[in-house]
Amino acid sequence: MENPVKYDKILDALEELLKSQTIQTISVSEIAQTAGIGKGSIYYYFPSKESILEALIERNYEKPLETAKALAEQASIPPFTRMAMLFQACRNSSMELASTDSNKPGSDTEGKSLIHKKYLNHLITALKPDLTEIICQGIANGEIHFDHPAALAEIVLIVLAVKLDNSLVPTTREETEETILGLISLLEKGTGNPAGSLNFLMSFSKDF
Amino acid sequence: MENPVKYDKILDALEELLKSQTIQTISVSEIAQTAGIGKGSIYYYFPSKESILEALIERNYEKPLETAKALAEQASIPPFTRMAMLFQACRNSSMELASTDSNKPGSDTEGKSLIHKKYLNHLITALKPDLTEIICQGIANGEIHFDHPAALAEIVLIVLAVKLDNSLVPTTREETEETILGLISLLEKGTGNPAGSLNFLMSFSKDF
DNA sequence: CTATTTTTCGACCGCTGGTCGACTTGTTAC
DNA sequence: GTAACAAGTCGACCAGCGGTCGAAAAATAG
Repeated sequence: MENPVKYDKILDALEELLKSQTIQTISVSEIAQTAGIGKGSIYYYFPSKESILEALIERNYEKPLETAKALAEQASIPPFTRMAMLFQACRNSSMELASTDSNKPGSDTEGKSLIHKKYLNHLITALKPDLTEIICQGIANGEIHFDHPAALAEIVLIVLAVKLDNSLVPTTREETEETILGLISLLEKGTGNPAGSLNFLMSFSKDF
Repeated sequence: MENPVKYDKILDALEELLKSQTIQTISVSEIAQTAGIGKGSIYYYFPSKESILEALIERNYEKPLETAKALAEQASIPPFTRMAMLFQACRNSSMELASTDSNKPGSDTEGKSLIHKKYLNHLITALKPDLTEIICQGIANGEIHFDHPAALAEIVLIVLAVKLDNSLVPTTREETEETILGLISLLEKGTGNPAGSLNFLMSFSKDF
């Protein structure tokens, strides 16, 4: 049976608590209390504390990304437009769980590294096939000149994912912008496109 | 005073235990027992369990990287040679602590993500200034044509670090080779170098 | 030697993630 | 109705955790 209402209540509770704490400092009793249920019931729905976190990550990352991918998969739309849609999807789904705002310096060292790793991993593996396909379409159209579409997709995704999640390699907004600018320039020169044609990638770092 | 022998014994003990366990499953008592000292003494040398791990990471990653950097800093050597030396340094210092061999599937989910994150972070921030300087030298020499040396350095380091640490985005050896090949091709076209001139980067994926 | 500081140690503390059996609630059968 | 059984709830309880502490031991000083 497994009442889905309580199941989601537990996830909601953890999500709420994660806004001001790390997974290490949150106890199962605290989750239970916040969810308004007994601690024992937690283990009726989840086998372990970590599994709660994994379910929450699933709920917050997997689903929005899937729907965004569906949008980007419509082959009728031109490649660069689809690419922009895909990137916007990353942007929207990115890191609302693992935001590092207002934490004491050094306090999150271990706390959210699992979330960040899972996110990075998921983002890249989930979007690589789609971006590859988009690039292949661009190659077929003659808009992109490059011999390694899958590699290009992965490179772009890796750099974007790492820079989006700026806890992995923390930098200032200016540095992030400079890196994205460099990536754009590298891509333009590498794929035989005129300078400025890939500027839509810049939309990322705008509100960073 | 802080007897450095005991200090290192503790680090040795943790290093030994990490070969068959994750940081979560290792208890401070276990470290003390393995090191052959009392548990209380641990806290005479380290303020917390996490700080032991950090010191171990420091000992294994920071030092070899520093010496390698010193090598690469000799400005008399031509840029591409220095670049190769720098990359070989990454290769050597990479991931001996966080190797994922022979672990039960799914068992390392949380265990080593902190080590991986710290390594990625450290590798990129430590080497970026050096690689940037090398690229600038290449630009001055006319061997590299690119407008964003720092960005280029960061992009290359991010992609290499993520692919070297293949736990972040696990891929097969073939996929890794393909991605590196694509990066080389992108760099050659992006920096105005003939195809094949950057093949020394390939030495990375050889024994992967 | 004594006096003082540095180092070692394990009992101890609050608390953790997780277990367990008692308990309540819901469902079905008659 | 109610008896029987399953599904769901719960908090006391457990072993073990990271970390503290003061007493003891070892080293150093005068």
